[in-house]
Amino acid sequence: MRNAEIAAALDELGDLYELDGAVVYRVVAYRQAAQSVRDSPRSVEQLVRDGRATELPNVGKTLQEKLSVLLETGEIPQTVKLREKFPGELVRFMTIPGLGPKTARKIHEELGLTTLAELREAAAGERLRSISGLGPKAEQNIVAALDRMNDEGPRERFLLSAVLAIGEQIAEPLRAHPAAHRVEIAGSARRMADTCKDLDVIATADDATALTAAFGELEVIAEVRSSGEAGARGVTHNGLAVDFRVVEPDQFGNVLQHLTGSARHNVDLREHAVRRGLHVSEYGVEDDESGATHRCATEHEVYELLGLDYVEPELREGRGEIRAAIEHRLPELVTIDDLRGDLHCHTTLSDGRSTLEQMVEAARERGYSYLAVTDHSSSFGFGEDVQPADLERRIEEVAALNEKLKGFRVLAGSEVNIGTDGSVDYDAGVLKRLDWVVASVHSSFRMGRDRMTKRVMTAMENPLVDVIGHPTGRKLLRRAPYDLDIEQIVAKASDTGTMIEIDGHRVDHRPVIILTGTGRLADDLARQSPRPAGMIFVEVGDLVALGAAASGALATR
DNA sequence: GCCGTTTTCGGCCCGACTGTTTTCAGTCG
Repeated sequence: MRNAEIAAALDELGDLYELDGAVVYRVVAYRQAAQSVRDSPRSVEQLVRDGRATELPNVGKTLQEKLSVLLETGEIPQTVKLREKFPGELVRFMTIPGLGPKTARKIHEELGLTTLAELREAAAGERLRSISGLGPKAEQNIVAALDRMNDEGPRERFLLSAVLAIGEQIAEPLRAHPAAHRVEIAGSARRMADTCKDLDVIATADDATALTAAFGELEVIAEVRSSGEAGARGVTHNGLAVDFRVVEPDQFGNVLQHLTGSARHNVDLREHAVRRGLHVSEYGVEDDESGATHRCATEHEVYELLGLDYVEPELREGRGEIRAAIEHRLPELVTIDDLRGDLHCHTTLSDGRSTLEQMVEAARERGYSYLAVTDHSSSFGFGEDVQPADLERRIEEVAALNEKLKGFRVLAGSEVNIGTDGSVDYDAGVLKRLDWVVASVHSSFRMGRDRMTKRVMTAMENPLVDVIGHPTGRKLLRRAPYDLDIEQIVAKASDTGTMIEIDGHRVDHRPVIILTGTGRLADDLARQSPRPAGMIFVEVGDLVALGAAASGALATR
């Protein structure tokens, strides 16, 4: 069973327990355990079989046993039992905004409803108001929510790149406004989450009303849905909801911390605070002993008051970063300034939009010291294939260009296709003449986990392949990753010295993920042989993997 | 159901909003 399936089983049982009226802490425990499983870079099935699932955060003896039964029999007995008690779509009642477990259960017990269609009918027929606590308004909301769910499907999310671009179109003009002091993006966009459902912007100002009005008049804001003295909620032309708030300067740090989240991070942070006799809210940090509330102008003050190292927003996902902050072992994030070059780009030779010279010029402008040009190969298709003779010419162009360039190196490369049998689509003779070979899967995505894993591993065994391109094939919001065993791929990478690409364009992995200790890009890839030890790029979207990588566990595997 | 520089048992964030109530339970972020 894949981690995602095990996590789904835990989530389902958590939902059922919630309906059954279990104490919320038990329900929360199941959700946290599900998240831990989902986040784990290791095979949870294997951990369970080894009796070591308790090594995962929020998984204890009870869940180790339940998961063990799940793997043996395909079911958790409690789940089967509760499904009978709460049949049909009862669990889905709780997905309707405003409907929680208590109300859903009451509706089931008093009216015997089990499907969403029955629920809608009862609400439209004004039969829900017979239940105490429900009235006309609730009936209206339920009908509206169900109709919306039918029309629109699940809530739309937006790519981080789109949200950040919109964020700048909001923050920049507001920063220039005479009434503004600080304007910052908060929320999931500030955490660099790969997709966001809305955007939070907070500000300090001399005149909150004036700045709020200016927000409503921005070109990107299509409509203001609600507005007050110190903030407004608007929607952009492409449907992104934007919350804008103006706050007091001496609370800016508290509010920025609160709104940046994540929810899980804030819960962990506040639990840590309570253990120290402190209470954290968006308004300040209250001290039990003195009764005083400390207001913080900066986030650094918030974390310092709690005895924590400053946690970068990218790490605030509730994956163990509070503990790491206590123990002074938070990772150091790589920044744009750390990047020395780019090892995957396309030009007009295949499907790129710029010429070789333009790409090199752009790379130099960014302060890079190298660039590998890796156009598609001979079987790419779409009329953009690069036949061996074309590639030969490209190699000569690159050599000529390098003659002229000082302090910069262009690497002649290619992005070759990995065939279903793991072979690549240029002869060894051609590949040998290249400085840099990226091998990627571009076809037959649905061949299944075992065959796909074998296919990619076969390509990794090819000594002429330097790196596997976009190893999961995922396109955020557009295409699910193809099924392959990333753990085996990473282990293979260690054996063969093949690198694994971190693709910030299609985003196989979170873009902000590496830390010191895993080895950075070498200063000069021209001196790439022998490759520096530890220069393995691993899929690390979470602190568990980061921690392991920092201690060398992954780098030496 | 998890977990421990207060605890192996008894805790487990914080505040706002909504709709239904006559003072608050349930839900949400």
